[in-house]
Amino acid sequence: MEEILCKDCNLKSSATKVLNAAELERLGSNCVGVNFRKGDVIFKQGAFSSNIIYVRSGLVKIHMAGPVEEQIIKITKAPSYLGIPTTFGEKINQYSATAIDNTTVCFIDIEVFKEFIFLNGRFAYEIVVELCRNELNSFQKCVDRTQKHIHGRAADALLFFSNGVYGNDEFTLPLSRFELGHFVNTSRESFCRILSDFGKAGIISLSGKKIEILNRDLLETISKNG
Amino acid sequence: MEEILCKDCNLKSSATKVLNAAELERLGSNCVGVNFRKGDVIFKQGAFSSNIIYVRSGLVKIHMAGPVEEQIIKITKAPSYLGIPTTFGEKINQYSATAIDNTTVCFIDIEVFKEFIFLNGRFAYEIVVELCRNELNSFQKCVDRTQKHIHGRAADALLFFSNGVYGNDEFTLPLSRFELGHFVNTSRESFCRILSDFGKAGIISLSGKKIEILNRDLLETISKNG
DNA sequence: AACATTTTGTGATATAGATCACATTTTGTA
DNA sequence: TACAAAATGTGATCTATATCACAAAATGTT
Repeated sequence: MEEILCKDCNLKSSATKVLNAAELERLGSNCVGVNFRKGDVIFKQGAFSSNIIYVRSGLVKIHMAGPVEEQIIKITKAPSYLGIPTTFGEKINQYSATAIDNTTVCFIDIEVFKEFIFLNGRFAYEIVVELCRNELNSFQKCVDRTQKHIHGRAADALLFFSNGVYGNDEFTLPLSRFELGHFVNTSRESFCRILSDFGKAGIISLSGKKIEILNRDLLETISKNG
Repeated sequence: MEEILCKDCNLKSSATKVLNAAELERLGSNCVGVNFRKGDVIFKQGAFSSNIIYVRSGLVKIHMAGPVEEQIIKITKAPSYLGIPTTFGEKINQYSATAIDNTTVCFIDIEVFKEFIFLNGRFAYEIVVELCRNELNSFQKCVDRTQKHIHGRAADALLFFSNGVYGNDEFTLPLSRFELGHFVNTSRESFCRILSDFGKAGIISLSGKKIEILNRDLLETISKNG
């Protein structure tokens, strides 16, 4: 990738926005930018973690081997940090991260990151806020995953891509049906069926991975009650 | 409760252990200790959150209204912080906390807590580490909850109480069958049945809420494969 | 102690969604 | 362009677990 110095980066996280010139300089010399293409593994569960990863642009899935099968825990759009928990909490990655679209990522040396937390309270605060948001989201998501029926969970997923990722009623799904199944805790087959159902009901139109939401109200109702 | 000054508290969190005398003094004057009895609500989902809560001693359940029913997200033993995410991430509690055993709690003014994060890097670091651990645990737990069969989840719960809470093969369940069901995403009836099954198989002996684990190996196998 | 209330155990039944099975379509590649 | 491999759609079963229903036990209350 073309080298961009951290101080000139126009895709700073809310935490790095708070760093002063000297700190940005230090960050710049302990931070490597890398491009990943759709499908590339960014880091792998079980490997040693020695970096904090900042997703500057792109889309990433966080996935984890469960007792039965691989599960997609969440999908994260830039900008966001990855692997803070896995790096601070454990020496070894507790989950994997894979690009599901072209993605630019900065590997930040953990020691420098720690240094900023120790020395720059505003930075530390921003990190704490991000971690808190994540925790709330994961609670919410877990409850939805275990209580909603498939139709509701599938509706959630479609609304997530539409609102949370692409900001559009029309978009191209970044995952296969198989992965989509694992994203909402179902089988590939069931997810296919739901998409058909939604298609037949006129809630979406779909051809291959291209989807358009035609009846958002109904989709939201299904998300709530389903 | 008998007033204990923070500086004399022998149940400090790893974060507060890092505070200096002046900071402990400041904490002491912005921190209220309260006793809760089994069943008492500590804070409620939907209410304003203006305090960080430190559980000095006791046992607490974190629960949340799902789309269908109330769910117990996790059970937390002292020492630990509650409501950091709910306080930093949102103005309003995203979940409830209820004592499930006699519990002592310190309400800490959020502004003072923020101040420590801003001014004491070591404190901030300890908080970040705690939040990271929580996030990893909740990922793991969510995957287990959605992939394991009931028997596995029930085994998990029993092992959690035995290892994680009481440190003993024999203990008294702190929850009703109904609540235990909600802790492992099943119905009361199913949880009852599992307990009977385990009893018949000689894995546990139970009378009322008293449980003894007789065959830990088998229970662990069920936890893994179930 | 006697009664009302809540909690618990367990059989019978219903069902959401998994799994199996196979045809069809799409994608990548020689 | 043609062929192999992968992804997708959909019907037919199968099954884990929820739900219903009711009896028994435990707990709290006057």
